[in-house]
Amino acid sequence: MARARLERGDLVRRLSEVFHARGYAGASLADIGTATGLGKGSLYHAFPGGKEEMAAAVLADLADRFADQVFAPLEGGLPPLAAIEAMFDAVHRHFVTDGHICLFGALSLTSDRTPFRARITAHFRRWHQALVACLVRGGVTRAHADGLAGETLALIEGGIVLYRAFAGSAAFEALLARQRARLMAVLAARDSGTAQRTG
Amino acid sequence: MARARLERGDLVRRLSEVFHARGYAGASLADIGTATGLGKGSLYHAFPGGKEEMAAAVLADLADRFADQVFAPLEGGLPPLAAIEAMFDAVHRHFVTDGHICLFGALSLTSDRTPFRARITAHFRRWHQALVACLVRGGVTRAHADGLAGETLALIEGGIVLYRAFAGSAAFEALLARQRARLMAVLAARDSGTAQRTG
DNA sequence: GTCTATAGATCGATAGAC
DNA sequence: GTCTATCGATCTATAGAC
Repeated sequence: MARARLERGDLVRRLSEVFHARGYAGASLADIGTATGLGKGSLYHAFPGGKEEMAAAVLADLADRFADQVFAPLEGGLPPLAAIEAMFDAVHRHFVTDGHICLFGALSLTSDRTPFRARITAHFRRWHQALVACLVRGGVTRAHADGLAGETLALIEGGIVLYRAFAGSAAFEALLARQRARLMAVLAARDSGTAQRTG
Repeated sequence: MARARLERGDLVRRLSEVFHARGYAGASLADIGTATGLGKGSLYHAFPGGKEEMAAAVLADLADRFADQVFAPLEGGLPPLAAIEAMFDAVHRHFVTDGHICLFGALSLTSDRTPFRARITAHFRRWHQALVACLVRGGVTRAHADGLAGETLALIEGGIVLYRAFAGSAAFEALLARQRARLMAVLAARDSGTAQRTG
């Protein structure tokens, strides 16, 4: 029982890079074969459902990563302030250090009738709800938290658009730092009983 | 000399909708033919360069619209405060009322080696610079204006991602209103000599 | 589990009648 | 300026040898 030359995780990572670079429709099996070093036979052995199953595996992997590193802390694993910091650390690590992109965001903009629509909606909804819940735990009113959470998600997703448009992470990193400080300030203000001023 | 059944402008609009719904790679000439009601012969008569020229026409149309409705006011046609309001009005009209999407943003996320990379970069760079210049004219420091402009662009682009992910414009419109108020407040503060507090 | 060969459909693009 | 017919290439997916 020889070991696969490519671990499943590495394989999914390669797939992620291809779908990122070419888009779902633009990524051909020939492209995928080149990027993974596998022939079509091997690819279909690993993913009998073909390209759609490959993309689904990438999204599932992405969802797992977010569940562990982002949602879990926000949803109760950590005090609000620490959870927010963990979220921004994870986002920075994921998109800048590891060089990933947000395949959910990319698929959201393109492809009206993608088979992944439900997953996309669920991803952002869960992220939004987790962030709102965390801020509310930190003493922010629900309405205010709702606005801040939407703003934070939009800044991150839009930041990735600019990241790629400008071919550099400087603007994206500045946006992350800026929003991180803003949320910290809101939580600190609530903590010390000061009236909220932001938003 | 019979009139074309579809004006060039209407044709480009239809093309825009197809590329929006399917993405560039995902939009086949069969899709485009269905959406426009034209056969391939007619399409190639109008766009000898094929699909790439069709997409280029959509981007050119989009660029023209932005030049008129967004960049011109920001770049000097109006007082800063009025220009910012004009920008948000145009953005709301374009993305909500007219139901367009930001094809620049969609193409930016997907397709690494798209032939449109330079246009995409130029679009966002010009928008960013125009907004910075406008804020500086309003008395904001360049560093502060730079941050605010990046934040504004990211919120708009990310807002469109959420707009589509959530299948509703409510969150997007809230983001627009929120950022509009923030920029207004910054300009008003500069106007009255108050120290800036946002960002 | 990997490969090659290939099926069957669809792709972008062209030619030529009207 | 629109259509139909069709080309060659490429696509996803399968079959079967090793």
